[in-house]
Amino acid sequence: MDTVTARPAPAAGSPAPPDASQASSGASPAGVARRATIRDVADAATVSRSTASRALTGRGYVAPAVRDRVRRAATALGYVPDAGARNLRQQVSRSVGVLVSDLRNSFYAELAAGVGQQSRRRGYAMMLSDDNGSPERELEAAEAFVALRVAGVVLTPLSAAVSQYLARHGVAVVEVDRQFCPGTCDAVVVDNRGSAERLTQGLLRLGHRRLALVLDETDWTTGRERSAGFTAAVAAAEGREAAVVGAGWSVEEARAVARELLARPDRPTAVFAANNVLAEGIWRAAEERGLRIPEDLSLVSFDDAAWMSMVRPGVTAVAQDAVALGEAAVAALFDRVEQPGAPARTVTLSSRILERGSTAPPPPA
Amino acid sequence: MDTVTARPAPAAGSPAPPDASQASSGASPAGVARRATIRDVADAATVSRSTASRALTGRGYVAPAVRDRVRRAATALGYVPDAGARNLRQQVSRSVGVLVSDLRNSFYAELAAGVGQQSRRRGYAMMLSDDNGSPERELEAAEAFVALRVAGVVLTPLSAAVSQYLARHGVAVVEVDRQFCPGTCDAVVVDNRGSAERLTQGLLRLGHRRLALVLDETDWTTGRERSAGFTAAVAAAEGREAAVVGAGWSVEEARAVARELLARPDRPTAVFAANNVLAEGIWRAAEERGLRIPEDLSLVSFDDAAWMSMVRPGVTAVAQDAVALGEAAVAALFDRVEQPGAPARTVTLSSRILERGSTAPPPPA
DNA sequence: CTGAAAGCGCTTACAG
DNA sequence: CTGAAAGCGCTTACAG
Repeated sequence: MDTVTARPAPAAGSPAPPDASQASSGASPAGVARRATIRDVADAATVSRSTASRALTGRGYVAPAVRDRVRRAATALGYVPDAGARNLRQQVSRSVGVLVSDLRNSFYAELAAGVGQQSRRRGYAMMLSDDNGSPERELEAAEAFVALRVAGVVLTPLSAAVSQYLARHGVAVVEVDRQFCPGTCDAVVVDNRGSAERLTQGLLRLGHRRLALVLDETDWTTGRERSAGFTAAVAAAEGREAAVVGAGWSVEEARAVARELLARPDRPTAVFAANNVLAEGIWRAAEERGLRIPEDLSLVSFDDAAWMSMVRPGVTAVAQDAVALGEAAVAALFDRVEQPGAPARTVTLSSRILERGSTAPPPPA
Repeated sequence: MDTVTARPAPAAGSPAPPDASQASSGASPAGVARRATIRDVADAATVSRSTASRALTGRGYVAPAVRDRVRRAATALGYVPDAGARNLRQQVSRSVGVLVSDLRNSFYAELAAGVGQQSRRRGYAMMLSDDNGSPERELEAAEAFVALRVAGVVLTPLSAAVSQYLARHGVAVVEVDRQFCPGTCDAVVVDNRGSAERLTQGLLRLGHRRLALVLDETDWTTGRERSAGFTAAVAAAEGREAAVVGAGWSVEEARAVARELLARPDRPTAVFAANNVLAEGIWRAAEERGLRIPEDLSLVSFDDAAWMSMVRPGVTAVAQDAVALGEAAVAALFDRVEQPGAPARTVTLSSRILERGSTAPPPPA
């Protein structure tokens, strides 16, 4: 008689099997069928909840015949275990958090795609937020991740604050793209300095003497390293002038800055855009002024984008494999979860330079 | 004496405040500090867990002085309530699931960005998956959402199966972009038929007599409606020939199909690409063959992409506001959660045609 | 081989 | 005004 213990009866007497064919009438027929719990499964199979749990998870012994009976009952009821309840009991998590700057930027979207792919492969769900460059939103998202008890977080950080916050709360953290906590957090980055240096050397070899680097920030490792690579390459050559120009975060801001830069009498003959957004702004400004690429102006970009292979000539760029970056970040995250005490690691991915025709010797003076 | 009931002692005697300054030594110093629970907060404030809960949630009465004491204790301990435990108890969910086809496609990435933005505004976290067009992955993701007990799911469906599965499990569903369950599920779409018709009429007015529509599928409302709009416009004119050509899902497949189409002696003088991926393939094939746009070939696209405003001439396109689509889907989702019994609704968003110069009268025969 | 009991971290009527 | 108790849906030693 234990199986008929009193409990609130479902609206229609007994819970309707969710996959019964009459379910086609919409989201909620009169009364909203309660979701099946393990208790419903146990009752249907006339076993205890303990046995039902053992049968369904496969942990602990249960007689084969009983196991089959329980599984059939679960299927018939459309039973899906509550992940939250399971995690609460087991004190483990099966989800990872991802926090990027802007999902509308293809770089971040691809990064998220890579993280999602690898997470799913390992049986983890992905929680995703973007912060639009706002530190407040970034922290809010981090708090949400802590509340959700994610196993770990992959993020493109805006400062050291959020990584530290997460680490303090016992959440594994991997910084991607840029790095604020070297030595403390794991990170996955590309070879910013080396790639920027090689890209710049290409311009120098063509004979450019007035070069400009347009970038959006120098507080992050991305800006600093790309700038360092550019500067080092220029310094190694002789008699070259190099300007480093700060632009904003949007295409329009970059366009305005480039418009001014390209209007100078001693305008640079080669411009290095520190990312795809800046490259777009510069490209548009050049076109607006009627400057031909590459005859009047050489343009290169750190970070590739779809349009760079469609305009004529295409734009020579450092191609970062953002999907691979996301995948590597997940790998690092799980390594960290398995080895919480291991020293922090920085993984550097190589990147390729795609020569496309947007560079040429400088125009005659 | 009640507050000192025996319980497993944390590694270091008393739980270290997570925001103590010595926390800088990394993710896990010797012993891994246990995460603070409401019990820790209650003990620190020498009140019961009930009172601590009331003080922190703001539900139910608690003396002002006590409330402050509890809140200070929570802050000092870096307490973040376990969302899973809270949801389990309250039987509510504070997250929404999003399931799109391919995060690397800017349309879906922007859609997800819109969903994330609106969800966060309402205090909900976003769980995100992509299925890469695979029905198996789509179902797996849906199962994960059910297990996670999300409040609702926004998805770009591959068939009717997953929406029905979710609805059966009591999860609110909103279909976006295309619609498989009209009358049963809510949906947010654009005016595919009308926009396609207007876009086609533009081509007809220029005098084109041989037109082609290149599309990837006709099983979805997107393909069907765009095709219907195209066909209706052509039929309304007189003495026009229209081909409807099926291409694959990738740029390369579209390029191969377009290569063949444009090599025909009676090649179309105007091509309508049913989405941005197809448009890219056609554009590349045209360039490869040395066909000038718009002198030799007029090209229009349903669905805008960044490159379409950068190539010369730009590509005339129907601009869908993917972010707005995602935002509207979240609005519909919450309406559904609040009114489970309301009749299913389809929201149609208007879309604009951006004239950019890729169309002209057909070349002389 | 199986079931009763305890407990994960919360919230919420209810008693005092 | 506050605390003890019950319970959300699970899993897991442990007793039999």
